[in-house]
Amino acid sequence: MNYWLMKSEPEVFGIDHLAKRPKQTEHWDGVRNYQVRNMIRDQMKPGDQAFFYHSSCKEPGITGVIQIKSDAYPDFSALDPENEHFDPKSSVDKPRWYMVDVQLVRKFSRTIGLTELKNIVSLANMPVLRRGNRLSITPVTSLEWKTILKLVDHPR
DNA sequence: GCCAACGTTGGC
DNA sequence: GCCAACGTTGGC
Repeated sequence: MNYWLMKSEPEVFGIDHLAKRPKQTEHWDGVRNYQVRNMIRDQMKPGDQAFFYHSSCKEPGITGVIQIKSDAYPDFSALDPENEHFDPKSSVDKPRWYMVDVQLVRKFSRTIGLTELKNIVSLANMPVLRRGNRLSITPVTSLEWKTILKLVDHPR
């Protein structure tokens, strides 16, 4: 079982949106980066867990935990000309982009802010903390996972 | 709104 | 296959 960090803009789709979906489950569409697609398609498995990270907002940071609920399947938003993530190079026969279903596990009592994360030495290798990181999904080690969960239980 | 970082595109 | 130009992400 793997751990991940998944970024989303809360104005577009935040953890509170997910909380209101039926079964608190939604498909994670719109990934249009090959590295991220490959991780989704080849490495993500049902039962994996991920941090839900809010980006491009007032308080960027980790807001909760979600769980992967499906294997990867073709991202149908790429096939819809009306969709802002439409990709004419994708097709039903040769889907270029993939997605998974995710379900909310828990929303944290507070957001663990980017600044706070940056201050923790043992998290320094997390891609999300590096400037210029462009991947909307990145792997998290089990050590990083534990370290971050402790921050929720023991706020500073 | 600025700008660093990096992915993508397209001419050659 | 190179690489300049351009586009996007995302923190600040």
